[in-house]
Amino acid sequence: MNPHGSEQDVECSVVQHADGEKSNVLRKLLKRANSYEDAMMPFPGATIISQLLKNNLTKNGGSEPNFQGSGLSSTGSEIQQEDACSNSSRGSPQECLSPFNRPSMTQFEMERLTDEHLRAKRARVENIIRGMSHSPSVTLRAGDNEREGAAQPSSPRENYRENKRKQKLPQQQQQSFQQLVSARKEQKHEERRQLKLQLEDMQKQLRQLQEKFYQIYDSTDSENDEDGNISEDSMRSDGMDNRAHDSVPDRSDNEMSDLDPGHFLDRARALIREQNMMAEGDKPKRDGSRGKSQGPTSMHAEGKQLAETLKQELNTAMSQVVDTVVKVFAKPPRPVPQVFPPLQMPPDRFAVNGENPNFHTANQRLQCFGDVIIPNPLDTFASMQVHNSNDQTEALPLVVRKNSSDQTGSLPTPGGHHHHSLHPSPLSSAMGFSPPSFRHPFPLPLMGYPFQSPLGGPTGHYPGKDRSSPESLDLSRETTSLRTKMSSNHLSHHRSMSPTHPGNEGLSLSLIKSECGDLQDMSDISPYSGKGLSPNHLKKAKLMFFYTRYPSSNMLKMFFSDVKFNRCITSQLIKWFSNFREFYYIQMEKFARQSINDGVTGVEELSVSRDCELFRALNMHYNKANDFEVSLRPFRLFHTTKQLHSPYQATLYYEHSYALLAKVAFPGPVIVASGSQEPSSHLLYHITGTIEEF
DNA sequence: CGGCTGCCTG
DNA sequence: CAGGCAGCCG
Repeated sequence: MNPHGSEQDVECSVVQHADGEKSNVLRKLLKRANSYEDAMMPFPGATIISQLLKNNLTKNGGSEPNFQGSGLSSTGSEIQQEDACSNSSRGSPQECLSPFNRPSMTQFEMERLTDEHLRAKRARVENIIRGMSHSPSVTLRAGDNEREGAAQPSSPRENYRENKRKQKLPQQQQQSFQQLVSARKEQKHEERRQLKLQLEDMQKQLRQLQEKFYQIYDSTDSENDEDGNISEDSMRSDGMDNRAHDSVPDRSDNEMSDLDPGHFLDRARALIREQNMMAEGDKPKRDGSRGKSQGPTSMHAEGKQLAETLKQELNTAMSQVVDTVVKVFAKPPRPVPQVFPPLQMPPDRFAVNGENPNFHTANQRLQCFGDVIIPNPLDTFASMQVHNSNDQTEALPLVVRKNSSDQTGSLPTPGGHHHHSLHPSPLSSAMGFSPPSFRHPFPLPLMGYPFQSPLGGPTGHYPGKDRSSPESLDLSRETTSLRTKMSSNHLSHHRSMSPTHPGNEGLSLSLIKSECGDLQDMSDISPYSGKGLSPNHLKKAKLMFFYTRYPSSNMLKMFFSDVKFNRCITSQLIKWFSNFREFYYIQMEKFARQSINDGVTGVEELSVSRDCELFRALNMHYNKANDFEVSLRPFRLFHTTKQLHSPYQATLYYEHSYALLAKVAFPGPVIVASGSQEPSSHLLYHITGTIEEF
């Protein structure tokens, strides 16, 4: 097909001004996309809004036979593609193409065919949405009322369902969760404060070192730089450099470094060292150049010595600081792999391809996933994307293929390349964790992060990085990093957990607690091993959900290697994911609707914060016990200029980009719809943070 | 037919 | 979250 043609088409419909016009355009787009959906319908539940809008449109007599093959909104298709592909993760990739293969159907036909279905669906969601009444932003606009009316169920049965749904609307936990949230906020603040102190300490030390350095050189003019800022800035910029280097896939590095915690630590330290060295080294160099004329030779000798000393000092200092920070942050009994350099970077589409030292653990994990997810053939593609990343992306379920051979082949399981690795993996044993437990998670956005410059946040920080990205536009304003607390299993055990989870006791915490305990005690004899699925497995699954919405049974087997799979277990797991999806999509739907009601017209205006319903809901559902800390950072939605030329397009896009949004809310690899129809045009996006392991 | 999904319900 | 059901697909 001709993606370009469609793009243009979309672009044409794009207008950026008058509200009336705006809504019209939006409607058009929506409608078109809608028709599209009707045709593909791969993803039920993705259309409510469009449906409503369509109804509205019809009422206004603004019917528009806008549905022609070439006129297909690339946006819509892409979006759909995302879902289609996701849905077909286990199926044939061709499904992704389906939309383009069926422009022959008339809108009418399609409407007729799916009308009922859609209505039911709509009604359902309507109810759900209606239940959001507590949300201040739910105020429906004039048009909404109309839509509501139009959306009325047409059959008694639907009506019935609707009522049922209505009743079910959960609202209870809202409160307690808020408390939780605030509690956590405080906690977070505390952590940040401490971190900040640590950083300041560090900076002080650095400053001292610098001074020493300068003294030795008797430098007089080197103070021009605000030395105080080095630690942070240099680190950051260094991170960029690293990123840049890493944009080149580094396979060897991706091999997970064998998951040796010690290794991680060492590496992390080494990195920090490097960074600091660079930070310190930079300025001196400049001075050196000045002094060169005076005595280059001696300078070199001295310089080397100095460098050595400096290195050592920095090394120790940094190590200490890092350790301290880590302690403060993770408080795990074994702060092993927790040491990670600034992790604060905006989702880097290339992060996946290139191992980024800065991401370390997180990245390792991701990497892992990336490998798992990206189908072999795509591997190459992925790397290609790096250069050709203009087109993009598509939310791919990690499970691209069912092909077990494929998977096993491309599955560099955390433990290495051995299939059972997952659990018996070195790390796991090293950590003293038993299979079903979350492996200790990852990297903390340690320093750096909390201090992200307010200006522009991550976005503005990496001038260098974006160069690799054809369009730095695919951005996202908020990224999330997630840090798990599971790592503090032991600790929590010994200490009291309460401080960490105030007011959370009632929930699954107890479960987790016991589970953790069990797991700890019987590292090898998981209470559930062999038997059914444990609560931990559930958690694992939930977490996993953020990486793959449609795990294949093979994948499940791999990630739940401690479970003896049988039909029952398998279907149970699958059922879980099904349930997850349901919930998840509903949340996305809500969010989308709410945002639109709030007047959001484009992705730029979208944001997911802790206060936002979406976040709360998701966190509630998938991270009830706050095993993982989800830190929100400014996020950016992914898109490319090709896909989104306007706010409307963006809106449309976003309307369907459930996955996208969720991925934004929660860390994990994200893939966005691609402009091309190539089934292979998928690219993993990394949002930051990840779980150490499942 | 088996496997899986979505949808609805409890 | 699980059970049931229907529909789709290989």
